[in-house]
Amino acid sequence: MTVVTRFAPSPTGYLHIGGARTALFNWLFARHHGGTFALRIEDTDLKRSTQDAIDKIYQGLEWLGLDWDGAPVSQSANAPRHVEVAQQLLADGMAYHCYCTPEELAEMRENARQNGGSTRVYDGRWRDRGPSEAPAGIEPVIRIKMPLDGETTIRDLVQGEVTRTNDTLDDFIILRSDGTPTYMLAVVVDDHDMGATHVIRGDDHLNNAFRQYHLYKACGWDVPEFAHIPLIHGADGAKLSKRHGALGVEHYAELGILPEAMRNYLLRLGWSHGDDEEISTAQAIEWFNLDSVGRSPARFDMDRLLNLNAHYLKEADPAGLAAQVLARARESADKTLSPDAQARLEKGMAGLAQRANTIPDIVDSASLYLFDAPLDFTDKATAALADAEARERLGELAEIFAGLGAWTEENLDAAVRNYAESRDIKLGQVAQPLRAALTGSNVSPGIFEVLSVLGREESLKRLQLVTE
RNA sequence: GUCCCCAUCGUCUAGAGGCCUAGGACACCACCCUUUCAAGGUGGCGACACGGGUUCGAAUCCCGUUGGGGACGCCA
Repeated sequence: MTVVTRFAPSPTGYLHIGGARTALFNWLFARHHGGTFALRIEDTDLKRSTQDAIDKIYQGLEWLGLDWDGAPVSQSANAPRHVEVAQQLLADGMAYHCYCTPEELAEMRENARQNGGSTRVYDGRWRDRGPSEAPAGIEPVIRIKMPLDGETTIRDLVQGEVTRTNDTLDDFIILRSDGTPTYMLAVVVDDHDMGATHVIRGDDHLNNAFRQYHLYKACGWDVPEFAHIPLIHGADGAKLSKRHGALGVEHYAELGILPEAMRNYLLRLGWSHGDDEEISTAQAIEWFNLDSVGRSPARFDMDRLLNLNAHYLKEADPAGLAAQVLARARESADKTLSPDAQARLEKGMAGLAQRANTIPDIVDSASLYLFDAPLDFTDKATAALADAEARERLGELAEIFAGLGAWTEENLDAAVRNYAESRDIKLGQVAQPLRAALTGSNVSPGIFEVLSVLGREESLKRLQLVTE
């Protein structure tokens, strides 16, 4: 049997972090089994669905690198099919018309609350009434018949066996009075029609699985495998929501998080493979299974994401990073970039990336490469250059640099060390002023690397500006 | 309120009866390395929610308590 999984977000906002993880797990599971991963947009609530939100989902998935198979399915386009199934269920006696008004329903809800708070709200009052009793002027909904007694057991691939007595299940609506299908009907019909073999989704749908189970049965269809994965919680332990600042994945892209870091982070949230932490996507596809998905919810931890991002930043292609840094710098810079910026960035990227958690971190620290002299100086850099003796040494160093042979890190290193030795001072006493002069800061990559990346001409220019 | 789920360091987790004086990672602290800051290395702090069972033996199995979460729409 070929595995078919699906990710079915409702386009009411952006692709949030929880949805992204659900998508990732579905994608990983499908890829692991050589199956297909489908995308379905649950846009049956036309009032809340927007094209903008749909685009955000595509973009988010693309950014994450989760490619779906085939064209995305628009659930609203399947409405006629959903209606057809509802009518068939009606004809088969598995469903019935219900003429209750919203007021009656509200009353029943109130009643259920009073009398023990039962989960079963609708009392089934139209279940056995004939159409002849239908009140005039009321468009009925169609409700599905749930079993009245016994119990239902779902064999969930993550949660194990979960049993619920059927008296907690009420006859839910599958077709609204305006003739449109409800979510409950639409999911079941679409999943069946798409051939979904595994429904991997958030824990919050576990309760729905019981209702959907009986809908499958009523239709005479095979019930897919279910895997309800725990939700992601905020730092306070409650379901991640907007009030936690739960943001769309594009927000993390904006923050300078790498997609591979996000994938790794999301994967390890609720899934594990022994003590492995840094897991490549190829490795994840090879290892992923539902058995190793935990059953308890995990909290979102930005520190961990940042740490993973730092790791992937070090592994990233320097040229690619340089391009991103350059693009961001062009947007935010108030000065014109050096014509040599890109070349310097590519050469010095390893030194920069090693010190950063995010791409914006690099943009900040890269200003020494991005712009030509004259530099902006931090207070600490200015202080380091306040000493006349230090400036004098820089002047001497400049002369040495001017006469240096090949402009390499090794030669630079040797030259500066020799100089310090000849003056009987510590390397730091000359390296720090040198750093200040070259970078405008007291913090930077290794000073010989900086010298090397900057080149002789620019280095001398910067030294001249502080010594004259 | 009713139903369902969950419960190991602050956080993510390893652990599927003896390998556990509970391991790893993030964060934090210290030290080393060192031209700054990082990175890296070493070490430290730090958890089996509680109570009963079952068993020669329980973090692991069972029951209960407590705590947390989710679901109870003509939303998805």
